[in-house]
Amino acid sequence: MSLPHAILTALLEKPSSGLELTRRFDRSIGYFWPSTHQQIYRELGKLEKAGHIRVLPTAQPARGQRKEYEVLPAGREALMAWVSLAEDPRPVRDPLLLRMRAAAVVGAPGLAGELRRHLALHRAQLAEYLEIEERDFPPERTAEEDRLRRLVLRGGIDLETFWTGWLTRAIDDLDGSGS
Amino acid sequence: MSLPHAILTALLEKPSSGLELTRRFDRSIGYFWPSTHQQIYRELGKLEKAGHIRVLPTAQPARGQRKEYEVLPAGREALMAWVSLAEDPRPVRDPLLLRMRAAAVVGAPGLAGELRRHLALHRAQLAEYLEIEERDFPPERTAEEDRLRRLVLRGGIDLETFWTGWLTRAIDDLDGSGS
DNA sequence: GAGTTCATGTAACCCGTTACATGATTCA
DNA sequence: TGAATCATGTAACGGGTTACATGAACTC
Repeated sequence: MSLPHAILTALLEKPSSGLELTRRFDRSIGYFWPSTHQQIYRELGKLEKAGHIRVLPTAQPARGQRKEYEVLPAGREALMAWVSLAEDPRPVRDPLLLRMRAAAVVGAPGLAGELRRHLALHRAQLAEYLEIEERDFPPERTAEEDRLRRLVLRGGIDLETFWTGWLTRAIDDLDGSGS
Repeated sequence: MSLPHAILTALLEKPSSGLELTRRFDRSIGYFWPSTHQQIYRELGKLEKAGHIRVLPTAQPARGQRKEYEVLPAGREALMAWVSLAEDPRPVRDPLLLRMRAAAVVGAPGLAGELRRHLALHRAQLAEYLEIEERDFPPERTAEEDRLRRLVLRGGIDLETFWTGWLTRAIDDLDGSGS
């Protein structure tokens, strides 16, 4: 039930077409709720049928023709209701931890290399987040209304910091002994 | 493609029936790859058909009758192959971060309360992990072969530590100002 | 007018979730 | 014998993934 609300949020920030939404996802909301254009089109259809969004009248609807959507009052209300729900954190599902556990049983040739590869990926993601922070949230003055957005970004930064820290220690630990 | 390998790992550690597997998942592998009995039965069926596991001949197969499975050589090989694959980390998908982002747009009544609720849940999970660490990996001597298992648990501990830290700071930040 | 890019879709599959069904065993 | 519990399933649904289809606009 998260994707439609992610889309409503993005459309409230700025009315957009499907493809435009897809691209905006890739560089903001998609960092913690990724989505493809197929899924977004599917969901836009559902949201329109539910009366939560509508096509801006300026653009004529035709195949291959740009369609810009905006949020209707009902959509905004649905989003507000969702925000104030109590919803438990999703269970963790991480294949790397699973593979380490399997390696404990059947052996681990090349596992340290894989950990190093993941470390590089997480470092790159961390660097990307830090760049965004520097660009969008300079220390001197951050608008009151951006407080929540900055906290979300901080979540991403802290999460990648956890990964780089844990992976570094894991690699050291594996190198420090056999295997 | 992770669940079948999680099952193979668990069955290599100890041959089990479907329900027994489900219970063992709940207190070990399920911490980072949860699963229900329905999914596990479905997957056991596929694994058997693929020739990766088999029913132990001692138990006769009948509805409502216990069926114990063990891993065949082909299953072990499939697991080893999977462990040494290069597989990128899964994209993050977190509804709480999404809801904070939405709250930045439509307002956040009660969001701080929800953050406190999540903080309590993550603290409880962290405490559970620390208990397991104390029980299964006492500092004096940890067997060489348990190094990987301890690293996996450390991953869980560090992850929950990240959440509790971030949530604590987020709550402070929200309390320290309006909203 | 042919190829490339922009843009909107369709279809099929897999896996996780939820609800329900049914047979065997134990025990009050 | 009836209820509770153990154990193995079936069925339906929804969302995420992948592959493919098709129309419109621009560009050489």
